Amino acid sequence: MRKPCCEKKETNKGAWSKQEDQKLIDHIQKHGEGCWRSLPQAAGLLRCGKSCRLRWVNYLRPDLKRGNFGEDEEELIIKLHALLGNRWSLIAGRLPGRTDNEVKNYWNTHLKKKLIKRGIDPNNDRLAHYSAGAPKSCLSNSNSIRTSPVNFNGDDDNNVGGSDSSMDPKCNQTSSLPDLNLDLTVAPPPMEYVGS
DNA sequence: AAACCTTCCAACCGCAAGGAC
DNA sequence: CGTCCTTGCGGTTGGAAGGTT
Repeated sequence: MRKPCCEKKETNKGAWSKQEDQKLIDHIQKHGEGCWRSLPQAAGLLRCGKSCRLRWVNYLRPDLKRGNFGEDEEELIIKLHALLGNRWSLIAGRLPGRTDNEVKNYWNTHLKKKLIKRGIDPNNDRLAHYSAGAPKSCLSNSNSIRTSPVNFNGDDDNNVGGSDSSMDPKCNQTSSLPDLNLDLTVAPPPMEYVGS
C-alpha cells in the first residue's frame, strides 16, 4: 500500500493564498524547478510537493498565456484530440503557454459542446473523423494551420509516435489512417499572441 | 431580492511510469 | 533484478460566479 504523498503532515488544502503563491514563486526563481518533494519545506510552505508543482505549472509559471483560446487554438485542440485522444499533456505541449489542465477544462466545458453542435460525438470524434462523415468544418477548415505531414519527432519529450509504447492501439493506427492533413508542428505564434 | 440552477475552473486524488538504489 | 520513491498524467470534484426563475 503506497503512502499518500503528503503523509499525515499538516498541509494546507484548497485555494492558494497570495502569500503562498509568492513564497513558491520566490523559491523557484531562486532555486529553479525540481525536487518537488522537498520544495514545500524549503520554501516554507505547508503544502505537499504535488500541490506546489500543480500550482506552479498550471497557474504561476511566467510563460503562461491565460485568457481565452483563439479559434486557431480551438481547431488545433480539436484536431489533436481527434488524433491523440485525451492525452492532454501532449495536446498542451503543442499549444505554447497552455497547460494540460487548461486544455482539458476547455475541452470539457467548451469544445465538447461545440463538437456536439457540429454533430460529432466528442467521445468518439476520432471515429467520427475517420469515417466518411467528418464535417468539413473540422478537418478542412484549416487555413490557419499549415498543412504538412505530422511532425512528432525530434528532441521533444512528448514524442508521440516514437518511444511511447504505452500509446493505446488507436493511436498506432495513425500511420494507417486516412491523411488527416494535420500539421502538428508548433508554428511561430500568431501576431495576436505576441507581446500581449 | 432571494432562492435555485448551471457553468466554469482551480485543485485534489489515484495511478502508472521511470529513475535511483 | 526487484523495490522504493518521485514525478507527471488524466479523471474527478468542490465551490465560486453568473444566470434564471
